[in-house]
Amino acid sequence: MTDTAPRARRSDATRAAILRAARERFAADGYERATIRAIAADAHIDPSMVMRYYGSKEGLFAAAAEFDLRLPDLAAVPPDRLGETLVRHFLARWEGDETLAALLRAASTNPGAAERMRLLFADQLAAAVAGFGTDPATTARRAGLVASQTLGLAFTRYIVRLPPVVEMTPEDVVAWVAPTLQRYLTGRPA
Amino acid sequence: MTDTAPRARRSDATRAAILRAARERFAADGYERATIRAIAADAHIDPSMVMRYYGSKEGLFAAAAEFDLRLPDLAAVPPDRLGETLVRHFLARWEGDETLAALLRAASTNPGAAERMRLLFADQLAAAVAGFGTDPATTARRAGLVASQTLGLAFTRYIVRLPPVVEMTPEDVVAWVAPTLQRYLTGRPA
DNA sequence: TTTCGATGTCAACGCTTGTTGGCCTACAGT
DNA sequence: ACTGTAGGCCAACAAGCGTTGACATCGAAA
Repeated sequence: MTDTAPRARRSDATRAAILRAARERFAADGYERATIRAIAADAHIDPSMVMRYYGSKEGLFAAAAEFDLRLPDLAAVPPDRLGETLVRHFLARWEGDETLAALLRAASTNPGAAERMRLLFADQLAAAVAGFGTDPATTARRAGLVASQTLGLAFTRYIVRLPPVVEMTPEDVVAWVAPTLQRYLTGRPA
Repeated sequence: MTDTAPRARRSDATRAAILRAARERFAADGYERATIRAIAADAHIDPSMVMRYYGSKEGLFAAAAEFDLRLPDLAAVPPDRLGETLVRHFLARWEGDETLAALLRAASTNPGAAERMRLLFADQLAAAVAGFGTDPATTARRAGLVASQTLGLAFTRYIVRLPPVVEMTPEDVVAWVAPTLQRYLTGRPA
């Protein structure tokens, strides 16, 4: 067995604290307004430690924005429940982990974060969509449409916080948005 | 007649050049990365002129992000064409004027820009939705849902530039997204 | 107990930012 | 021709940024 990170280092707690603070700040302020100094203060350490462990601000963001959508296997979902399943999953994922919010905020202004977002949805979402056996020629487009509604929901609900979108309960969101995703996934190609 | 700005000043050309450059930079880079110096260089004037005419960076942004969605009167649109009409209008508006892109990018990180975005959609979009005579109790929510899909489309197509969304022709977009907006506008409340 | 790398602090660097005030210039009104 | 004012430029400021290297301290191996 090739141990890449064999035994626990004494600094693991610090590294984790930095990462947690970084995610919070990036999610709340975006890439440029989140300063290394503020993140270090939140983590109760010196700014230079951030540099030592993550090399640079870009490196820190790359580590903090590491994310797995953990999409379920759509082949195991009843075909007429695909939309509902996806909305519920996304809602839970957005609200349970601020990493996605950090990535979304940063993607607006930081080219690297935008690239990361592209990879996230191109790889993970498109792969999941391909998984339930749709026509390969339309898979990417269907995934893109799902991304447009999903990210738009996140943007209005968690970033801009449009009141009517914020006030919807999770069930409201599912009731309205699930049919949209369902059609994007299984509807006729345009 | 009360002339607020009676005769043309000699500096009007400069003011306009600054505003044009500001919109470009804000649209391309977002609020924090768009520097006054860069904007001034684009407009071929001194950074201090920006301050003289717009007071501060915030003031410049406020002036540059002034925007009218110019939504059509939805009461004059055939009820089953509401979705299509809106998608076409938004597509044209997004691609013909980079102000909206500037506002969208900035809204991710700048609280003032987010507030501006809220007002834009709360006032202009909700008013248009109310205009075709839906139940007042559901108007705000319907407008919010339309905003979620519309902004999501813009975000994926113009900001993050997800390839499958970018590659869609305007007609593709209309064919897929119009039914979504149509349901948000006229579908049963959830 | 000595040693040595890992962990952490401190002070400073070079740079960019928004912003300011002083100065020059050109033009319109007299 | 004279003058006042608006338009414009230049140089500089203070603040904040990411980043760096020198120095202290701890903890485990020898």
